[in-house]
Amino acid sequence: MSDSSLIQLLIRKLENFAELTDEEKHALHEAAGPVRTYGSHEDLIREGEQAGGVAVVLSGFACRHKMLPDGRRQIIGYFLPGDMCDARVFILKKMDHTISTLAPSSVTTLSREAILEITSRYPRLTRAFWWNTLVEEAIGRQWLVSIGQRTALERVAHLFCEIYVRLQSVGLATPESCEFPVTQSELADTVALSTVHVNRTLKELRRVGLVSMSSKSLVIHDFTGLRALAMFDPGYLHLEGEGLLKDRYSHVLLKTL
Amino acid sequence: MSDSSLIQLLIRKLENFAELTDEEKHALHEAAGPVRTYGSHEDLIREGEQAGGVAVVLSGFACRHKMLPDGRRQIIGYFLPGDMCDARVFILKKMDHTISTLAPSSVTTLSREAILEITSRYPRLTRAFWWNTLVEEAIGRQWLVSIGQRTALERVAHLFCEIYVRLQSVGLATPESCEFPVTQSELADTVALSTVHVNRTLKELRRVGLVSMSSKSLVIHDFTGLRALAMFDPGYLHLEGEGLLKDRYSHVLLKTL
DNA sequence: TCGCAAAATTAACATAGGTTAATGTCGCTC
DNA sequence: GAGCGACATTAACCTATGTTAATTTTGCGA
Repeated sequence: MSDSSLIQLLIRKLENFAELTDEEKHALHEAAGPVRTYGSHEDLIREGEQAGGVAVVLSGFACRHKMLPDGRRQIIGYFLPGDMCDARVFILKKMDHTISTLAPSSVTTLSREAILEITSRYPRLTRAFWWNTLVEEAIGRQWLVSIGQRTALERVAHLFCEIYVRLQSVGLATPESCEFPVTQSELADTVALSTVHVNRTLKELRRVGLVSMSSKSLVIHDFTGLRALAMFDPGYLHLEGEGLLKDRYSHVLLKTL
Repeated sequence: MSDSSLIQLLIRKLENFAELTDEEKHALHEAAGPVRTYGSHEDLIREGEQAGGVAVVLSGFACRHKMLPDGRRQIIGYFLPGDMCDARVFILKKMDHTISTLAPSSVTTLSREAILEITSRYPRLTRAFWWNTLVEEAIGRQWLVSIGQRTALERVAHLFCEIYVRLQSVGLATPESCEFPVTQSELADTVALSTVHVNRTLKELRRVGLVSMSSKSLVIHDFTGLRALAMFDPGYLHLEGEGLLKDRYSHVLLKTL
């Protein structure tokens, strides 16, 4: 795939909010730099660094995470293909967290200048970026609720629902499975449990026939049950879309949700 | 105070990011609707409703919170005076959480139209809104880290540091105290602990001489110790400012931090 | 100033999830 | 196709925090 076709995933995502003109799409294509590939567990940007631009994950899995001085670590968000790393933090002077790959990934970057240019010239595109930010924030709020209020089982189930639906929304899930190239110990840092307890929890989810996490992927045996257990309500992902995505993907979403 | 002087607190905040022209300030003044006052524990906007505009808290304390279907509740953010409720969610169709007062508060609203007008006409002001959003997000990330990784004691201490510094940055704290009109059970819903354990934790913080939470306010006995315990690094609040606030308030901040 | 209701405090007891420390398994590289 | 390192799994035990249920204190309207 060429670079310009790769950025399509991002455009798809943004069009969930607003239909974009050809000029706007063109501006996005122009903005994209070369594609870089990373291995597993490489840092894209580190805490304290200044973000030079906005990274867009084309394939693979990445995450934001923060560490306390004594080494405790919390993963605070996942980047799935099509996700934009920060139309945001690049405004601030320093990253307050690190972004790293979880699996081998390919990434392109929209330069700072390109973003400034775009946001000053295309108000609708700017609002689409903003919308994207808002959805990410909504996800963050859910994570806070999960970690604060849900039990271990509910928490893991909720995360699995979210990942599955997000991947589905960009066409990267089958009716009963999706990629999930995440280690149990990384999962532990995500849901704020110990590795051992994550293992127990996965065992239980398997035992009751809801999901199983095999090597690098998730097999969803009973999405309805999983959803109920997790009290997962996909509304916060705002995938019903005022834009194009509704027509393009809703059949997939509606089938499952 | 007149409405227009009340909105000053918001302008102060935004100027932390970028100096605003008189025209831009004027636009903000124009955008502000009438001031409404609320009692304790009233809802400003409820989950599921469409936000009509952006609320700005002029005085008092408010919070965002979400409830699970079975009643468990998580408070996901505080609004202190000068804080803007959502230059954000108003873009989306429905609120995914509720905003309520914690204490009697006065609030004004920037209408949807006014915000759209502003964001299409004043790119710098738009970026200032964006910056504000980013700081809020950074706060959210810290909360996630706190709830996920910090112990009860550290968690409460961290929250106290944050509130104190935020209030200080808008001139609403003395060298050793600030308002904190929050109930222990609301605090419990904030830091994801039980009421009983919050009580134990406060007792311990008092015992070791760091802070005490008396009725509706916080008395900081040893900020340095509190900071150390919480591993609080104020950088994420981005108060060093590229804008005006640096000059106006840094003496206060620098003294303590 | 009395009388409540809401909020804080405490004690006794219960448990979800953490810790430590083996052991087992899988996927590589040589 | 043996050997190594990363990852997963399990068991036994431990502790931070939750729960229940009084009891006390506080703030406040009549």
